[in-house]
Amino acid sequence: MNQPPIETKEKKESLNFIEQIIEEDIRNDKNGGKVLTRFPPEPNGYLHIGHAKSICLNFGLGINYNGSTNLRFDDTNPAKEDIEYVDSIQEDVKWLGFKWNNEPLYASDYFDKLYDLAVELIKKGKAYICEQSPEEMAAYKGTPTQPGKPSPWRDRPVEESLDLFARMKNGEFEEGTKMLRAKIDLASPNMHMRDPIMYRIKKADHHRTGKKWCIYPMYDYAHGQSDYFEGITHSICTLEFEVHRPLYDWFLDQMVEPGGYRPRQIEFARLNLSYTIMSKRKLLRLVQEKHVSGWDDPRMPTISGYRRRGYTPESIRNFAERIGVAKRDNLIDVSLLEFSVREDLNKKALRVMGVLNPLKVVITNYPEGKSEQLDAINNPEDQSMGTRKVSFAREIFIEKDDFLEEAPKNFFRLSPGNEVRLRYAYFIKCTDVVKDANGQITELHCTYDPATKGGNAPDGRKVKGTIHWVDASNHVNAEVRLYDRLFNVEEPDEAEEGKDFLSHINPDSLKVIRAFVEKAVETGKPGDKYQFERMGYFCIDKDAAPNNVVFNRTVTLKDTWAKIANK
RNA sequence: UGACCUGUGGUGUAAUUGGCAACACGACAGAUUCUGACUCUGUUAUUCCAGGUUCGAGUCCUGGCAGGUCAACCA
Repeated sequence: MNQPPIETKEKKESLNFIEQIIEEDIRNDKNGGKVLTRFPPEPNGYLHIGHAKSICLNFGLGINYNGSTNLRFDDTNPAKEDIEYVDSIQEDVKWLGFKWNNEPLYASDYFDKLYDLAVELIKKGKAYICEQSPEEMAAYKGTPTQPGKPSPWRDRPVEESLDLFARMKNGEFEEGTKMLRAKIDLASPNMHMRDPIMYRIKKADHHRTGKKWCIYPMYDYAHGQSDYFEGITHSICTLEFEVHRPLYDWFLDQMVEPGGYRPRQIEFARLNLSYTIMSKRKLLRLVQEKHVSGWDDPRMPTISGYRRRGYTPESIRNFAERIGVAKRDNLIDVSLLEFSVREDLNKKALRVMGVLNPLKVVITNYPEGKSEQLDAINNPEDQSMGTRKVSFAREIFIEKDDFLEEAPKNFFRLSPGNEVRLRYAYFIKCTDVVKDANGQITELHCTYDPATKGGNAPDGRKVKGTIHWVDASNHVNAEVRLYDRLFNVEEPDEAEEGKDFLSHINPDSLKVIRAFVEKAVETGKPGDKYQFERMGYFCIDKDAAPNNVVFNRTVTLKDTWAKIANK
């Protein structure tokens, strides 16, 4: 319906299994050929990249099949849920570029309907009030290989259940003393069919309904019926709900008329990303135990974390498109995500020069006191982004790694006697290496060729290397936060006996440095994205202050030299 | 030892539904380059196993094997 235009890759020729199902449903005119999906987060944490996959899937289907998508908060457990999460989830979905139908919906909007429906089920003898303790119930439920036994309350009179259910609602009983159970099949090989709980007593304030309720519906009951109330056609969830599907269908069977409208649950494999964790519970621990600065710490796999890190919505959408959708367990290499950001930022980010690890260079034959404004291209991938001026003078800084006193033959950068180009400036040659008492290089003396202004030699001679630099007395001194992966193993969840995922935290995942960046960034605002040429993509963090620019490194550039040097 | 699901290059996803196993990422080699980036070219490597049906099987059948999920008053 009111979907915004989405930039994605060209229409692909092959369909994933969900699209195949949907196209077949449309061909069969199921549900009138309509497509209505939903994204149903529980507001008990921030959304992560795994949710992004689901969001792109659900909203993408809505868009591609001329349908639409509801945002529905699955808020049936007031003990864990919070308004902070409701807000962050909406912000994240919007940021990704998707628009849901009308206002956000809430399972709690249906509490009355759900209650009435439960009463009907009791009247039909399909549900009963059970008074077993959690331990008793577990014991009676059996195991996957052994059938369960009926609860002593299973065949209590309908009137009694009705009365008890009403009194539960009125708050007459304590938590854990009574529950409403569906009467299905204690012998089912599927544990979820062994008289699952529909309602439990919970005397907690709900973020929307306040103190109105002290009984709350369970997921299996609330979710499918909410789908039904909303007219959802395809209810897409992750694989672990596959065994819940018979129950989803059972509840539906109690209310739909044969041949009429009916939603359908389809399961796909959740995203697993190498070197990261995706469990909300564990992410919450990282936040609570302060291993990270918050849900939006740029090292977090949360959508807000990636946003702060400098990822773009397009890059995440393209990533979601690339990883595809299927039913087998997967472990996606983070390098694919990184490829997706680089690809997008390459087209969009303003180029700028920034020196992260400075080494002073004095150009001895350049006039003292002189300075020039040289032309630099803002983005070679997009000429429309124009040019800017960069300040040049006798003293500059270059990257420490760009000089080697004893250089191997395949080292194209600065070394004694080897001429290199200062990007957009001049060719220089190193004449002297100045060292301190410890033998550490403190500065370089170079000469420049005035004829090579702008970066080209009139005599046509070539240099192999081009390095970046900044004017020593005319630059921005910025804080730069260098991020690395949060965990140092591919699957942090796979911890050995007695340890947990925290034992795999990378102690060097954040390094804060001061760097010298050309003046052009001075006017940047939080969220602005740059490529520090030859170094990586950086964006201005929200912590930036007028006199203190703060950058987050989004991702490094691909570094072929580092690979060669390591050999 | 139950039920359900899943097995295709290093990773992920395809294969016109029984007809030459392809695309992306990675890796490797080269070209290009005022970013050792980007771009371009090339190379590498794949149908879990064993039978069967068929002119022909990744696809169908049988039997194995491997992995995942399920026994919260969580979602």
